[in-house]
Amino acid sequence: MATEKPRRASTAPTIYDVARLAGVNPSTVSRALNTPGRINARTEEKVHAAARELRYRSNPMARALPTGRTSTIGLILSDITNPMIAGIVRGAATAADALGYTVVIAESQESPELESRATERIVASVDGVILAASRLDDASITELAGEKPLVLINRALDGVESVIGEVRAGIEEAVAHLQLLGHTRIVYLAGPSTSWMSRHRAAVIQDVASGRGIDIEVVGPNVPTLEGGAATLSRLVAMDATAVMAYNDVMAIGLLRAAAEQGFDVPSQMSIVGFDDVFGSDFTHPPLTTIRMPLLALGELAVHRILEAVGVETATEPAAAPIAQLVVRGSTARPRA
Amino acid sequence: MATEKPRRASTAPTIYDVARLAGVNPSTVSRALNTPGRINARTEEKVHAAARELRYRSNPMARALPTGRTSTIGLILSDITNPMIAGIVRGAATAADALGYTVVIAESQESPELESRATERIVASVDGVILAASRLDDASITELAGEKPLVLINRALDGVESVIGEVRAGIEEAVAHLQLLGHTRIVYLAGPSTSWMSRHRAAVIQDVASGRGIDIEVVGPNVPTLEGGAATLSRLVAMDATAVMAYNDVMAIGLLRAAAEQGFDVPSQMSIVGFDDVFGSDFTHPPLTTIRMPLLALGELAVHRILEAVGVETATEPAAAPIAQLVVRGSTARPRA
DNA sequence: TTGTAAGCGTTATCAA
DNA sequence: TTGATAACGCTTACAA
Repeated sequence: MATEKPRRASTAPTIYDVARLAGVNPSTVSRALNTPGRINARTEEKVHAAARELRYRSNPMARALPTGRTSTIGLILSDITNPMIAGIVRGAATAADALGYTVVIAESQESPELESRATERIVASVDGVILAASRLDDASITELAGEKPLVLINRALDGVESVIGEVRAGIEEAVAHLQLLGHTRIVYLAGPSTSWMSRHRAAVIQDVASGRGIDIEVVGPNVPTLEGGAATLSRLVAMDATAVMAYNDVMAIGLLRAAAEQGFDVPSQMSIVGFDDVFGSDFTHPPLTTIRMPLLALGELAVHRILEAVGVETATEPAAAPIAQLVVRGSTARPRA
Repeated sequence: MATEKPRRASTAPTIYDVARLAGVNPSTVSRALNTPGRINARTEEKVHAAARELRYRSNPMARALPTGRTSTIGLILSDITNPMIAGIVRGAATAADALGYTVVIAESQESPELESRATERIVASVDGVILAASRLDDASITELAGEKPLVLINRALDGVESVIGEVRAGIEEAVAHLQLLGHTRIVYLAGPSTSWMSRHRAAVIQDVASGRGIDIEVVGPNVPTLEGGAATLSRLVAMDATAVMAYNDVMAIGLLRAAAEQGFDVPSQMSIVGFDDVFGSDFTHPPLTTIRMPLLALGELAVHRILEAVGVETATEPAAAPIAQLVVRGSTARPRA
């Protein structure tokens, strides 16, 4: 009686075990499990019974090898600390889950090098990649897009699929709101120079404002954090800014708090508008007026795009382009006469 | 000349391509790439050159098959919307990245069923699982821990590895602080009944308080969200509560804001203490006094524990148990006479 | 409808 | 030190 030396890595049951128990060939097990209905009903039931009994679960790695599919999507984030990212992650994770997919994440902490390294490592083991607020340069992204289905969130790039929150409507509302209050010039607080979305918002604000005879000045680039926002205060005061639109809520909140600390009153001395409507933007003092972005929808849409590219039936296609919307709260008011 | 029909899923180069170019056997390529130094220096260089030229990258799925290792860790979260989770995710992702590992996430949105499903799907394709603030029952967790290395964050369970923020010191500071201000009773606002950490905090608060002759009353369980916190206000007012410690910052902030809306003054009419020191807890009005938890360290520690179990050299072991600390801000004051 | 067998890209064992 | 070759667990032509 020769003692088998099992080389099995783990002890988990395989289709061979199921096949033996069900009295069929392993390939039949595979078929029964993957193409239900296209097989004799009785054998199919036998196989399922055996699988249940052994608590069989297929090995995703082994399956990925012949199929070339991992049922996994990579999500690369620049800063997980930014609450706006939570919406995107939840949207993506939920949509992926509903379609039998799993989300792999990596964070670049705003560093292009880290982002490049993380993406490089992840790309080989996923069916597609979502870059949220990527800080990578265009060339790297284009190259990456050649290897795997790739979707950009909040960034446009020729020849690369992208999902972008439609900001124009929100910006129009915001500029109109500010103008109605009596402001005649607006300062845009830019984000990082590597942020496409920051430049995009600047451009749209510029465009909308010039159509209304309002002056736009830009301050930046800035680090898109509380500190980055706070650091601009002195500059803004020197410019005698009466209304500020910040690249995102986090910066806007940073500025708001710096102002309060310096005894500078918001909104009477300076109106502030943010972007995103993140967790926390409504409990600053005063609460922040902001342009709400439909973050969840962005995440969902991105995974749907990936799966379309992969050829997975996504059934319920989410609605059209998520559209921004102004949320007026307490940080905007008429300028001091 | 027979035309090959390549069944190759993708077009990526394999060790066969590298081997051919370098003029060696595929197994030599594998060795050159994985056990550097334990091979002839010249062949090693030849192989590396060929690999570089072809831009070869190993296929993680193929590698996982014989080794049984995926270089991947699963991180299951209950609610990604809670900013406290950002710290854990960043800590975990960073530590994993530094050790050549990748983090796979899934969110349960506070639902035990969803959590169970997500974990089930993920467990087969990772080397270990981290459950952050798990809402699973003990039995399920114990069973899971039998299959794969598993680490619990902020939850203790016999026979299962866990990483827990040491709250006692922080709670002692908080209770002392409240007592010093003149409070003689404290209401604890419990989290969900499925939250081990909520029960743990209740027990420690109870213990610390009784040692100091302070009365503790518990209100809950509650949903650990802004709404959940806000919903407790009327009850607290009815109880004539002067000092409240909430299960977490999110609930504390919800309560704080509800109080403000009802014209109820914090801290003069009611002192509030939170837990976690999340993003946003310092810009409420008044800013929240809270017990800060070292979230980043928790995430790091958890992945280190997993990797130890897997047998990976983690080199720099992170410091000992992360310890909580009171951060006094504006939401606590002496009770009204 | 089911069985047979080849192949996915690695690693690991055994010789050479 | 290197080359052959058999796994790893699964899918998928091709035959039966």
